[in-house]
Amino acid sequence: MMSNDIVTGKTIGSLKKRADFLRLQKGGQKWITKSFIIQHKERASEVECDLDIRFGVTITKRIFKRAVDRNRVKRRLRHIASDILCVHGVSQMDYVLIGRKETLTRDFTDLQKDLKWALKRLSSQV
RNA sequence: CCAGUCAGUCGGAUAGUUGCUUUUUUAAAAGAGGAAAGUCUGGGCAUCAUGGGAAUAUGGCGCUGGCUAACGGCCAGACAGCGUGAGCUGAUGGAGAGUGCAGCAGAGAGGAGACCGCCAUCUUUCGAGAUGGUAAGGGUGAAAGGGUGCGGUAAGAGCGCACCGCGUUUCUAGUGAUAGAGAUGGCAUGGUAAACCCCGCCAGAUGCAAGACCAAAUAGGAGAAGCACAUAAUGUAUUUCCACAUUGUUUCUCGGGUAGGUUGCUUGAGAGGCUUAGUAAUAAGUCUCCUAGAUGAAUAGCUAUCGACAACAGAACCCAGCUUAUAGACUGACUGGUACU
Repeated sequence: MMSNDIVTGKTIGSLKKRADFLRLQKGGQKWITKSFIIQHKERASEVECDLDIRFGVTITKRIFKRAVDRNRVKRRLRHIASDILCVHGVSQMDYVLIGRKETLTRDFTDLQKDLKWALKRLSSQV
């Protein structure tokens, strides 16, 4: 269980169930950047969870054929998510990041910028 | 110095900082590979099936000896082929059990055959023809029923002899594959088994999403207790009444096993050093060490220096191998060539 309450006080954790991912895929709002695709939705009220924010990472085998690439993309997305979501994320929200081809090659600072911008656009939509 | 062969090692390093997983002493320690890959073999482990044995079918393996838990693996050797050489390559049992296959060419393709030839006799229009013998030479073909030489003959021929090859057999060396030597036969026995097949050996099926445990929910089930005011049915031999049981309903318990959770899950045919045995693979003894265990899934981001554009590539139950991918760096032994001493 990941935690980073030194910086913000918000707790952050990962999505565990396949059902959660499907729920976001169906009803969640989506924003596409060059680096990745982000989906978010408010958590269902009946779910009992201590965490403020939850997120997951999806990497398809179709885009990244080799296991080395898949792992690398997963790590990069997970890293920026834990850095930025706990500052800029909204409480009681679930997020899903989906990897694209550019995620592997793009600069790390650009990835961070993209995520911040995407979060801003999503919150303005709500 | 150049070219090459074999064996082995490594697979970016150091420091800082932010963060992740596991363990426990809550602060430390440990944290992807030589192939983690392909899932191709052999095992462990688990469940299911199975009285024991043999045969058949199907599939696999196939020179000899050794090693190993086992193998289709490894080591050593034999034989054959390739290379100037160090060395490399080889599914390498059986074609005297049987069946099959071989286009075209060619006279003839497996107990064969005579197109051009060669020789003898006869005929002759002197061009040649007929009959017979023969297989040295030519021609065809991937392959022509042993090879070379001498004798022999009308011409020839294993027809005879010598050497080589082949078959049979004896002796010697070796655990053996096999090798060497002698005797003898006198050419008969061509290729293909990665064609069917024969012989010998091996194999029950499914894979950790195996399996085990805890356990909301739901379907159907078992037991106990309560309720039955009223109504109906069946049973307790028969009729009436009463009572009881079942069918009803409620609650609880058992059982069940879904979602979910825990476990299997990493101390093992383990790694390293030394000694002994062995050419070696390996074995025995002894000392030291504990070295990922996640489960939407941990190894990353940034900075600096060196290096350099640095490959192939990411554990998912575990071992022993095989196969495939791999930039580059290094070590040792050896071979061939060139130059110098």
